[in-house]
Amino acid sequence: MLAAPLPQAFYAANTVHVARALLGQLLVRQWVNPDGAPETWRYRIVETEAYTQDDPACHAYGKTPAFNGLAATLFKAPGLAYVYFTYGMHYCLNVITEAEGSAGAVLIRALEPLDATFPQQTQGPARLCKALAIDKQGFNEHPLWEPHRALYIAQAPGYNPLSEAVCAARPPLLLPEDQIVATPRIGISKAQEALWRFCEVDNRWVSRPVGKGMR
DNA sequence: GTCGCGATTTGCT
DNA sequence: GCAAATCGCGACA
Repeated sequence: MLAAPLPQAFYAANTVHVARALLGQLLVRQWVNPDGAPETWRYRIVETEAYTQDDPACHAYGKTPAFNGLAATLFKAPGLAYVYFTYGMHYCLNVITEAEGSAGAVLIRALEPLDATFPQQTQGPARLCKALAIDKQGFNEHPLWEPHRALYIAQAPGYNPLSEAVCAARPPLLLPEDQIVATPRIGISKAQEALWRFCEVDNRWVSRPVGKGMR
């Protein structure tokens, strides 16, 4: 049975809030294995970071919707994937947030495997992309709200379907507040003061220990 | 056309 | 703890 996707409107809200509301939701990867059989892997999202348009660390900082480059994706429709390549060898997966025309994204930093029966490296934004075979060519601007796709984000069990109006205003958190911890973001040289990295408390799949957030 | 750097990971000291 | 690996993008000439 496939879980229902989160509606596109879920992502149209405030970026920092969406980063928190995504904790505990499911990332679903579907593909056909080398034997020709379809496989579905589900993962819980356990660590995210928020990037907003007025944030110097955001790729869209200082850009406008008219910008015609890679970061232009950040201004597009909420719920699209933004996959970028960095350090000459790594991909990172983001979800576009805010209304179309406004830039913002949530970086997916760590996943807890629910189905895989083999060891998986899903701690860290680059490792999870490698584990799920996510690259820029295949998944940049891929819609993450459509079910039965190679990659989409689904509601966790117990997270009820929401009206568009409720979502766009402020989608409810899935995890209780006391299960979410905020820390400084990792690996950035600007805007370090923002506590915009969010982790599930005591989850062993978090990319690095909470409280030692800075590099 | 050229140059510098990065939302990381890994391995070595 | 520190530096190498490695390359696309964007800034500048």
